Amino acid sequence: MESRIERLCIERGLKMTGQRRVVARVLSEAGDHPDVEELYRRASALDQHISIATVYRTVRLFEEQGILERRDFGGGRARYEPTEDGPHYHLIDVDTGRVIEFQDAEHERLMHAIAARLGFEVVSLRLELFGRRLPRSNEDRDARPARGGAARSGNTAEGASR
Amino acid sequence: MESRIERLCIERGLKMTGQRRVVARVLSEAGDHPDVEELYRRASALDQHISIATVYRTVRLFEEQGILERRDFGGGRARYEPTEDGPHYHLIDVDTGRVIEFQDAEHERLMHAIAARLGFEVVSLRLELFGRRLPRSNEDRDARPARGGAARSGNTAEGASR
DNA sequence: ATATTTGCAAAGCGTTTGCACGGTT
DNA sequence: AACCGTGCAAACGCTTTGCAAATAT
Repeated sequence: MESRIERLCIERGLKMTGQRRVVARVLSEAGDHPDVEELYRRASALDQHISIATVYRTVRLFEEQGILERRDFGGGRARYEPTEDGPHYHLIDVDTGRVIEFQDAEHERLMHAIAARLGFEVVSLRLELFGRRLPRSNEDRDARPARGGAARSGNTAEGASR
Repeated sequence: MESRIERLCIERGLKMTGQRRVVARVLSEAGDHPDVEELYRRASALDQHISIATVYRTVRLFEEQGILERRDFGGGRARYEPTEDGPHYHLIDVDTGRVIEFQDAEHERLMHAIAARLGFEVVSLRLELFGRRLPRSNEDRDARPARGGAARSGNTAEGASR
């Protein structure tokens, strides 16, 4: 069965080898932000005939095609996630390494305002919050995205950055 | 004559070798965000008796002492700047590689609000704006920090990140 | 059939480190 | 004098690459 990313590859006319199919599937099914080593591990579980060099090459190809986005959360290894619709940012739990995605309209606005007052237009930006879980108060018992933004969480393979 | 950073080293009781003195001076005089190779180049100009390994070690030591801050603007090399009073961020001109520093009180507030609504407190954060110079309009002829924040600019040694 | 992709191992890059020597306190 | 910092070169971790064999179109 065709994974979402495999479909994107075909649309773009990429040659679909067994290895690419497997990497595409692993990425399609990943809810987190795996690094190359982790992708290699997951891909190997589905198909022994993959070398880590191919994972590197595939990941680079997919990034050039706009299928994947490379993230650098510090710690020396690049991490990847399928390209999403709109811009979103990451909050990294410094204790667990868990990555929570969020977006915020006000932040978008503010970034453009700041750039504008310096005489620039925003080409791209990088925002990462490193935070520590707050003891939740009594009247804030439910997990729910509060007004003003949305959040989605996903686990990461490993701990926080250096 | 004692550089600002050399004074900080002495305050902290660091052993002041010739090499550290030179690196301290180079850093004190740097208005930009040099990487290790660039620091090594500038230090070597003042004193041949420096190896790049020592620059690496010194820069790490200074960072541990809170004298220096390591930045990662992408591109694989770490870059350094003397620790400043308050938090500030960077806008990188994608065409020239110039780095402009800025701060913004509203942004601080917003970051804490976003973290709070996700149930976190901010430990640290990373914000970088990549932008392109806007053609300046007629009625905006002077360079001046606009209301709401301050900016200071400094050149970098090299171009923008990948 | 032909151009691309793969695996392997070697190389590359920024950074760190073991060791013997040299300098600072 | 004791210790710590240094230079050199080797090692490191992640990533890329040259080459010959394998594969997709």
